Amino acid sequence: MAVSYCYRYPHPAVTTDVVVFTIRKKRLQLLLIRRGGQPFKDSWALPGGFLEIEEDLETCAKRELAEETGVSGVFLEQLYTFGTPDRDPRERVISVTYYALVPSDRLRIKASSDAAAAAWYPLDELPDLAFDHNEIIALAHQRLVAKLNYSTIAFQFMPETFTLSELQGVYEILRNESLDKRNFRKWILALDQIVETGEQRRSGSHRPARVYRVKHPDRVEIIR
Amino acid sequence: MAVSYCYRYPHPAVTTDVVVFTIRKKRLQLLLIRRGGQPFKDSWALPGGFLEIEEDLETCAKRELAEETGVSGVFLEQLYTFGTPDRDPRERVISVTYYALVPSDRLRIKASSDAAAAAWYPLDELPDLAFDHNEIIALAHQRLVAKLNYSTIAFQFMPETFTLSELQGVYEILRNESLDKRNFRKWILALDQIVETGEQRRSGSHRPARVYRVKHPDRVEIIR
DNA sequence: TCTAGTTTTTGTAGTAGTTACACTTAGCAT
DNA sequence: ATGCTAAGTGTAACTACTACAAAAACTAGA
Repeated sequence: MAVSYCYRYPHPAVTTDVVVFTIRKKRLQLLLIRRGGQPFKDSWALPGGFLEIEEDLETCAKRELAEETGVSGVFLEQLYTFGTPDRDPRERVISVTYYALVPSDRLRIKASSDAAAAAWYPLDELPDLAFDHNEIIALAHQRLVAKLNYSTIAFQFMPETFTLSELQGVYEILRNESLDKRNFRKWILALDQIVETGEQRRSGSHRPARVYRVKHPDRVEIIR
Repeated sequence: MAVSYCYRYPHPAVTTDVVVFTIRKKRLQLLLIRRGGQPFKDSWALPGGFLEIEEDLETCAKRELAEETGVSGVFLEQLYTFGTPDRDPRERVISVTYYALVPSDRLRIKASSDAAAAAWYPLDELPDLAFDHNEIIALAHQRLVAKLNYSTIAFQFMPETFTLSELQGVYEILRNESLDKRNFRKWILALDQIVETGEQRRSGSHRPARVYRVKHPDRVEIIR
């Protein structure tokens, strides 16, 4: 395995890194791994890793995510490509970054081979991360918040069925402000992107809530 | 110069490609070069080229653009990173793409060393391009049109001073529809992003027009 | 100098969309 | 039955956007 690959001109390495958001305990949280090797050994970092030579970029992102954290089958979108010359001390590394949204009910992490550990961290309690990963997260968060206003991206956080109050709660956490219940319902129903299942959900000593589901759970629609 | 650069694992090559838009002869046009070498020799393609090993991504995009077309000092923004395994027949190539907007008065092209020729093509009369460049352009155009609605990106097409009719013309070309003059003026002035210079422009046997300039020509503001 | 032709400049009324705001209903627990 | 809790619902004010036409300023030519 001491083969080496040679080129006429120097080539950078290419990696993918993924910012995985979820909503957990009423907070926006994201998935970090503890690095098992150098550099930044034992630091927290985004899941990600080197691109294989015949592998598509998005495939790489999904593979690394699954390998390091056990998370799969999520909404994934390319974010930005970071390539400052000194962002990795080993060699020149170009990182193509993605962000992903995971429904709150499907976040079984299994820490795995490549990473010493994987854990959820609230966005506002992040540790110092390896490389430029804090910067990557800042950009991902900015993009997520921007997309709230003109797409159905928030639905990606929802389980298969949910109540309007639960959905409103998600928007309130993401927007970090409380919303008027009547106006929220008028707005969200007018989008014509969710439908009643006909079922009800009882959860305490009060009136049961109607249950809804997303019409097209697999795609993010552009609204307005 | 038969040095070779060797790595323990295979590395892809990294390039940047730039989609340069301008408005010329009342049409949205973009800058293409004719390839001087293989593959796709003599095909038209986007300006761009290989990343140098200690060079920032955006620097690379600007350098290649200047070298191949003589265009410099323009608004440049990262678009997307393309990396399908077989997009280049020579080797695995990851292309970090940018798009740029050039004011209509500053589009002196000088074809140069690296490219056999450079020329403006109307967006709706593009030839078949090398690699996946038609796809890159489609995405860039989509992004440009989307940004019209929530940013001042269109100002990047304007010369230092201009009249409201000229500005409206640019929006009409980009949006491909005619706009109401009174509504356009109300809207554009309410943005508070352009100011009168106090001068007038006479250009024919009719009432002279007031001249305006952009308040912050160097940045693209997010509006609404 | 008067007239015709051309482009710039300006306002208002109607419509649609967004915001602010409070009480009734249904179920559970005592 | 009563009290507690969260779910569910309508209206009025305001704001933003759309549709639409006439007067003003200048030039060229009669």
